[in-house]
Amino acid sequence: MTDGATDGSGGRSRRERLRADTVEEIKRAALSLIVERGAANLRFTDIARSMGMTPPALYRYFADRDELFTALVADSYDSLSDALTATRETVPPDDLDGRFMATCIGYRTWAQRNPERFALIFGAPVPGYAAPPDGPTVAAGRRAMEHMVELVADTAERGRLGSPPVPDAAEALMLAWATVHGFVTLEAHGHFHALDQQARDRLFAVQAGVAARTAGLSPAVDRW
Amino acid sequence: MTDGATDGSGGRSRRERLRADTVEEIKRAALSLIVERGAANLRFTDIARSMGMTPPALYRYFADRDELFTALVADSYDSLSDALTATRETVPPDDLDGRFMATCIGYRTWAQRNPERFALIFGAPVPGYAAPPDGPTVAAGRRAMEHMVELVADTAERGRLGSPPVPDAAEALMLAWATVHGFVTLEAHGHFHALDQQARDRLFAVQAGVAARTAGLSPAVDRW
DNA sequence: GGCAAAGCGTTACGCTTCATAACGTGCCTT
DNA sequence: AAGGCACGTTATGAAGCGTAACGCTTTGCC
Repeated sequence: MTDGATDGSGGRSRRERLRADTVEEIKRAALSLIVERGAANLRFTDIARSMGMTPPALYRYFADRDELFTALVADSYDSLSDALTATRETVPPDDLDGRFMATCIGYRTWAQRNPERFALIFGAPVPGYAAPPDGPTVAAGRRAMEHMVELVADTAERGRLGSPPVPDAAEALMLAWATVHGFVTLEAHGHFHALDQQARDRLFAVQAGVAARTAGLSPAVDRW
Repeated sequence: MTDGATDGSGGRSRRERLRADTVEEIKRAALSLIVERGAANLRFTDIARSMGMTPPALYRYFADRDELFTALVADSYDSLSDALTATRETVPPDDLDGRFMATCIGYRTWAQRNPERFALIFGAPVPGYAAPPDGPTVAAGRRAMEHMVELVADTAERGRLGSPPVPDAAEALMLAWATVHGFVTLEAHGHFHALDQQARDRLFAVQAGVAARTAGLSPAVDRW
């Protein structure tokens, strides 16, 4: 056997496990620094120092700064994806309106709890970084968006769609997404600072309702 | 007179004019480089070189890199402001629906024609920069947003508001803005790349109509 | 016209960061 | 027990931001 100790731990050798752990630790450290001092002030050097290593060691795990950023973006998409799944599952499958609204709220809540990840995905002050057009971020992004698609597919399948403003369900969904995303983005970037939290919550429920109707649903907004 | 040649040119001395011209040239050069290579890859050094100067010379005009960025952001807001004004004025004052829709379209068109400025304002890949909370960008941003406010004020004044989803006209306007902005942002950041230009145009008209109804208007969407 | 002052741009320098090169060290296989 | 490989270190290079010190030009005053 050339592969070392292929024991009972998922077919990965001890080396591979240690390596994977280090990769995770690096990403955690990076994200933590981003939270602390902003993605703008993230220095490759500091990541290493914050975990008791010297800067060049990181190059064993990431080819350069951009590759690390790409990994962070992809992870952020996954995090969003998980959050949306979790939120959706809190509502029974037959309550379509409820699932839609819950997803909208989950989207916003995730953005509020993970501002740095939200910023990484949707382009806020990030250093000299541009996502590679063919990189893993694209796949991860597509995966995250499939939640929305499934949501509407579910709805369409059951013939419960009302009269969305456009005939194509996928297009209607994009508009609904844009409606929710606009609110979340502006809020995350501080453009709603004139309103207090309660007012924003109230307005968001209204906005989510607008999105729902755009998607062809007709939720009872006052439930939210 | 201590002020030198205060001739007929607006009360500014020749020195002051030359200085202002240089400032403008620097900003133009910076923006041009941003368009070429992306805001991420903007180097202070390159700005100077691109206009035949040496890097330290720029410090006569801007204290540091951030101050230049702040100026660019403020200018971007002004540019947006001007564009919105111009667009709105193409529709007669008594056509409120028309003015609203024109403003929405103007917002999107400006974003499409000035992607780098849009990115500067709404947070896309910009180097290690965070806008100062008390800087000129805030004032410029407020100015730009007053267009929207005026628009709704106009409408409310004439008692033409329908039944917006929230009682406060200003709040309804924010939601309308979020609706339009969500579409524009996602489109600008390439999240609608699956759709061709024509499909996007069609969808945007629908989205602007949604926004209008949110603001309490009831436009004939098929006009757009 | 001559002179002092201020503005402007240059070269020279220091500091920080990203990234590479060359070198040691410990684990893991055989 | 020995060799290979992954890992981490120190040493070094290159590039960018920002400061300091210097010289030229313009400007305003006699």
